[in-house]
Amino acid sequence: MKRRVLETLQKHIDHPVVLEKPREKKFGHYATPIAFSLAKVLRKNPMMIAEELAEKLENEAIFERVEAVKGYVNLKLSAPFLDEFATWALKNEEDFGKGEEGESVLLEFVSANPTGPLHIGHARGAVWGDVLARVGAHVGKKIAREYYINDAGNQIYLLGLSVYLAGREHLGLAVTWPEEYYRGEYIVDLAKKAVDTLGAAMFEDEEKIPELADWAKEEMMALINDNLAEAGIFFDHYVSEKSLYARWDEVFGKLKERNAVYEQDGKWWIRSTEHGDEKDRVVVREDGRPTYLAGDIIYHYLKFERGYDRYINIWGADHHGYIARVKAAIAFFGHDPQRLEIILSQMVSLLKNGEPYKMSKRAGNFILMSDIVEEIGADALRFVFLTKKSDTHLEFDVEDLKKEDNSNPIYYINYAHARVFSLFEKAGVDQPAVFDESLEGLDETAYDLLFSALLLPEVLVDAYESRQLQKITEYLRNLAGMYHKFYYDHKIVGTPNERKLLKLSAVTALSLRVGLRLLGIEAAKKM
RNA sequence: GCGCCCGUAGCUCAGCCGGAUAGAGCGUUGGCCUCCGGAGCCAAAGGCCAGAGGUUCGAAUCCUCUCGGGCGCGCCA
Repeated sequence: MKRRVLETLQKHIDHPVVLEKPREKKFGHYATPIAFSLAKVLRKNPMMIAEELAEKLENEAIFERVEAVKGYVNLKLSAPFLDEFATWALKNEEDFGKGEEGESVLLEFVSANPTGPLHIGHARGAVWGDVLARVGAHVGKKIAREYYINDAGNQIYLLGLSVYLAGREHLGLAVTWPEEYYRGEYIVDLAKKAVDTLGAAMFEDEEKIPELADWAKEEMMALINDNLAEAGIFFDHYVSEKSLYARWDEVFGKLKERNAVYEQDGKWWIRSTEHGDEKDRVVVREDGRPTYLAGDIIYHYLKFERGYDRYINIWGADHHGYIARVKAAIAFFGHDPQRLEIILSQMVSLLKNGEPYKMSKRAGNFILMSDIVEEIGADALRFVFLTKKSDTHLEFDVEDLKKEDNSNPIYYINYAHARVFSLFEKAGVDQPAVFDESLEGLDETAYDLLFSALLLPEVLVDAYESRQLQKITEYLRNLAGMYHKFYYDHKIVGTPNERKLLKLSAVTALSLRVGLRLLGIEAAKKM
C-alpha cells in the first residue's frame, strides 16, 4: 500500500520522497514533507510547491483527496484503491505483506550452554529470535537461524562431574561434594539414565568423567531442542565451539599478521582497546590454551567468511561487556563491525501469585522454560515476550497469563478473529464468496477499519527494521479493538450491506491471522 | 570504584533521532444483552514523566549531577 503510494509520488517527483503518518485522522492516510526539501533545490516557496504537487496528484486514481497544508502534502487514499488491495490480499493470503527479496542475514540466538535445560530467561531470547526470523523472512530477508553450542571448556567437565557424583549417590557410593557443581533435578535424572544406559562401572572411576560429560552434553542438547520444539522454535545450523579450535592456529596467525595481538606475561592479548574496548583481553593463557574469547573470535571470523550481508546476535544482557571485544576482533580482520548487530535480551523476573522467583542455573532452582510452556502454553509465553522491548527488564506473573479472560491479550485478539468466523457461519456464507464484493457505499468507520487492517505489511517492515517486535503485538491488539467496536456498532448479518461487511470482516481477520502467524501463534477460528 | 540498561497512572509497559491537551492494557468505579458470541462495548477516576540543574522559542525526549533498582567489570562459559 505504502509502496504504491510512493511509486505514484515518484512518478511526479524526481527526488526521494518520505512518507509520514499524519498525527490526526483529518489529514488523511499519509503525508509527505517533500515540499520542504524540494524548496531548497528549486528555490521556491514550499507552500507553492506543495500546492502544485497536490494539483498534479489529484488526478491519480489511488487518491481520493490530496491537500496541501502548510507545505505538507496530505494524501487520502481512494475507496476503490483500498477495496482493490483488500481483494488482492484476501485472494493471496500467503503473499500478504511479503517483501521483495532482500539482504541475507545470519541470526544467532539462544546459544545456551548445553549444561542444563532452558530457563525462562533463555525463552525470551528464543522467542524474540524466532519471531525476528519469521518476520524478517516474510518481509523478504534471507534469514538463517544458528545456534552456537558452547561445548568446550571447564563447564562441560563440570557437567560430567555433576552427573558422576549424582550417579554415585544414586548407587550408594561415597560422595564428596566439591564447591562448584551443577545442581537440580535434571542432573539426578541424567545420572539415573546414565546408570541405566552406560552402566554402573562409569561411576567407579574418575577417569570416566570426560566420557560421561560428552554423553551428558549430547543429552542436554537433545533436551534443549525438545524445549525449543515445544515452543515451535527451530534452527537451520548448529555450530560447535569445540570444533572451531581446529582453526585456531590459522585465525591466530591472521591476528599476528595484522598486529592485533601481543605477548605479555607469558600470555597473548588482543589489542581490543584500539577498537573501543576498555582493556585488552587475553586470548591465549600461559599454558597455551586459548580462552573463551578465542572461540568467539574464530566463530565470528568464520561467520564473516560465510558471506552474509548482515549478522545479528541475540545475547543475554549479562553478556553486554562482550560486544566491544568481539567487534574489535571483527575490525582487525578488516570487516565492518557495523555488519554485526547485537540485540540484548534483558532479564526476566517471574512471579507466581506475587512471589518472586530467583533464577540461578547453578543453584538448580531456576524456572524451566518447559514448565512455563506447559503451564500457560507456548502462545501466551510468546505473546508476553513480544509485547515488550527485548532490552528492558520484564516482569510478569504466570497466574495472570493463565486467566482465560480479557486480561489476557491473546484472548482478546483471538476473540476478534473467531468472531469473524462465526459471523460467516451465521450468515451461511463462505469467505471466498465475498472476496470480489465491492465495498462501495460503506461509511467512514468501515474504511478506517479497512485501512488499519491493510496496514499490516507496513507494520511488519517497521517492526523488523527497527527490531521492535512489540510494534506487531500492539498493532494486533489495536486492530482487534477496532474490530470489536465496529462489531458492536454495526449489525452485520441480515442487513442490506451484509456481504460488504462480511468482506470487511474477512480482511480484518486476515490481518490478525497473518500477524499472529508471524508471531508463531495460530489464530483461533472458534473458542 | 568504573561501564551498560532502567526509573512514565495502583500494577505491567508504550512514547524517548525535541514540538501543540503524556498513551495502552490490567486493576478500580459506574453504565450497556427483545439484537450476529457480554471471552465484548461505552464512560469515569487516576500522572509536578525519580529528583535537581542546564541547552532551547519549546524537554518525558538532549546534556550534567544526585538518588533508587538491575547487570557486567575473569586468563568461567
